[in-house]
Amino acid sequence: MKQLKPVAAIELSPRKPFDLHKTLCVYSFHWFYDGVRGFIPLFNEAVAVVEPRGEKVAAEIYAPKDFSEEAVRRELQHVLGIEEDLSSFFQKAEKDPLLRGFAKEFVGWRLRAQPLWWSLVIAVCQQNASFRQGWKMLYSLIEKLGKPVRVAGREVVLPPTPRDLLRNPSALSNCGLGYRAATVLEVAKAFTSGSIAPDEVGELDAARAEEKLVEIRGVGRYTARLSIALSYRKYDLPPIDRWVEALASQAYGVSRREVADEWVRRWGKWSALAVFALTIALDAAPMKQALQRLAAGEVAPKQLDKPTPSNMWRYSSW
DNA sequence: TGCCAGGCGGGGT
DNA sequence: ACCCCGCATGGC
Repeated sequence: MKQLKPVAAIELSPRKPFDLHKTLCVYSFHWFYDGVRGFIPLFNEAVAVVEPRGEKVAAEIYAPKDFSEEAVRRELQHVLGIEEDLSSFFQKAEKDPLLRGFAKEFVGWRLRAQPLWWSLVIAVCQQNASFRQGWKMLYSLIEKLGKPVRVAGREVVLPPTPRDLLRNPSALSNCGLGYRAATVLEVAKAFTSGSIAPDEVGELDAARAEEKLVEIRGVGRYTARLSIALSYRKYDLPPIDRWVEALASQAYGVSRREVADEWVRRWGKWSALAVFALTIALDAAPMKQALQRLAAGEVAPKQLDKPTPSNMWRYSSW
């Protein structure tokens, strides 16, 4: 297993309030968070090991090759949303029937951003599948096709790249993706052929980025929008699926067809972030349970003895 | 055991 | 602009 060497130590000063634990624990596998330190894959097979240092975040950078401290700092700031100001989002959330529980418990949380390629894979794995099933696919993808490296005495797995998957498409079909495997390969091809360039997509506004991404066969509006939020921290366009549609319809008292408009009316530039937060608030429970919890007013994350968005980092098998 | 699940595309009307 | 269906896989 390749061992990465420490090449730099940097310190980040987040906009307050900031809670590194909450930021790292959400939707993390055990390879990437141990309860104290976060292990964050970065560009060019670098890894940042981050931990709290008072009000700041200390980061040790590990890298196998050429490396620019300034570029790594920028990337890490983006990944952790170090300068993002969520105060107006939380103000809205406090008064919202879906997110008031989240607002109370997740002060200081930021979404952890992902590279566009991996965001798309994540989103594709949520298509027409339960949370549990989708994340099992991803777990399997990383476990079987990721590249393990040794960082700070610990094994971290770098998620597979488009080339990794194209090199061995049959391995992909053993990861339980079903027909989604074909879409993942389409995405991989779009990246290796250059028809999707992450930096260029990042220059576009959310609507134009969506138009670009839905050119990929198997990528629709839900997948595109979720990816744009995860990769670029652009939250204008909500990835509304059947689950959100049902919950919002009940909570806001509008018909299902009106949900998308109503969601944007209420959440504005925070629309996608609110969708993401809702999955945390209701522990990504399957539709029927989620609706029951909403009806009972149980809209804060619970301690459950099965994987949820906020505790899945504790699980080393699925 | 069948169903069905945080979509999607392709076919209808 | 709608509506409806099939689709791989795994969980209940």
